[in-house]
Amino acid sequence: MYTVRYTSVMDNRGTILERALILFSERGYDAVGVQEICDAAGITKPTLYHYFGSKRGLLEAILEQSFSALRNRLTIAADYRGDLPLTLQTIAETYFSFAGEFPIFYRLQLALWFAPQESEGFKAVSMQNRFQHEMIEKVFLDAVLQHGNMRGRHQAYALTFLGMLNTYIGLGLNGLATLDVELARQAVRQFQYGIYS
Amino acid sequence: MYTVRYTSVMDNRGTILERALILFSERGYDAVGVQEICDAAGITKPTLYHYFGSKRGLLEAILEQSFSALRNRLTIAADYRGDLPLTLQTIAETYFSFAGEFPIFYRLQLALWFAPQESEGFKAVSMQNRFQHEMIEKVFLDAVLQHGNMRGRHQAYALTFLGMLNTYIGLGLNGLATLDVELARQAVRQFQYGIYS
DNA sequence: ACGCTAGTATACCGAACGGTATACAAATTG
DNA sequence: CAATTTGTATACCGTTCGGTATACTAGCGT
Repeated sequence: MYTVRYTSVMDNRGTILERALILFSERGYDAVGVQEICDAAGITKPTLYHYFGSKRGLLEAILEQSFSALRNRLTIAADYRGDLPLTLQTIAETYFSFAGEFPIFYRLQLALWFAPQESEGFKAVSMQNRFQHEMIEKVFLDAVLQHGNMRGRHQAYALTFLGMLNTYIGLGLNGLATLDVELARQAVRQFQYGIYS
Repeated sequence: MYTVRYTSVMDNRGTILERALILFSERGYDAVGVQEICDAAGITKPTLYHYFGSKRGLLEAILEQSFSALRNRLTIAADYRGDLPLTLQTIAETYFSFAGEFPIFYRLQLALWFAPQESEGFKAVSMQNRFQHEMIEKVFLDAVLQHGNMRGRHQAYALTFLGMLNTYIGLGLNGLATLDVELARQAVRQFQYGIYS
């Protein structure tokens, strides 16, 4: 016998994470105060500081929670098995479906991605982004065997590919495109055309 | 005989604009306080409020100053004369050279472009961006005569094209690409391939 | 010389900022 | 049951926030 803890499905810690994500995504990390987050979560400041230590710690916890889910999916998707176009297609579909499932988080991560380099938000997210970069770079490095020397451009390729995906995701989040398999195919074709030509 | 006013080439108003642009670009609009801007410009708060009325007014003055220069160049570049690829090429080159000339400003405008939709910065920049969108949309609308019906996708095309340019500009601002005519050609080819296929 | 306007500084406002010392209550553990 | 740990609230810290009332000064036209 064990006690079912109903509070565990949405305890104070989870509520704080949830509400802070929404507020940060809507108005930005710097523009949202700690007190406002506490009011939205129905708790007081010492509770927030008990769980996260600082405002920055709260942001990092939010990012870690969502990025770990993205990492798990990408690790599977980016496993290069000798077919670069297919691998890119899988990666693109993974990003699209993830952004579609968690639009609020993806909006926040897009804003932080382009945030000023000395801002708190950029520093917090850049650690998480490094994993994505390296994983996609690795795909291009592995593909060298098939596609010949990339003249050390794998870093630029990875960023261009991600930039293109994010462009389409931005379109999708604003209702101007549907983030489906077909759009992923288009993005991959478009990217490859720019690279190989 | 007239008095040479050395201060007129960099009076207090200009100094404030210059320093605030740098600070906003480095750390973000919300993270920089008015007092910090005043210290950096060597003036006091009433002086800043004399010229700009509010922090938001200062941001809008910064944006207006730089965007008006971009508008002037784009108005010439986006004058559609029956050749869509050539027009897109000219627009791309215009953006690339502008971003290369004013990297600090372009970093700020990129950050604001992707900022949360309810943030002060996004609202301030979206008014300026509307002009760019409409101008590029107009290019695609004019091109319907040559390229057939675009099924009402001109808005998505404009945003995709701009997104692609911004992806490459981001690469260039981080030293991973050279924003030259050849890269502009590549961006245009890449964009067109995604569209017409 | 005079009054007017533009520009600037001193000193200050109430509110909100991020963060914390202390106390207490509830649950867990010996 | 007693002791300890975990979670939470009241009340407060010093600092900074965006913004301003007031006064002084320099340059100007008349």
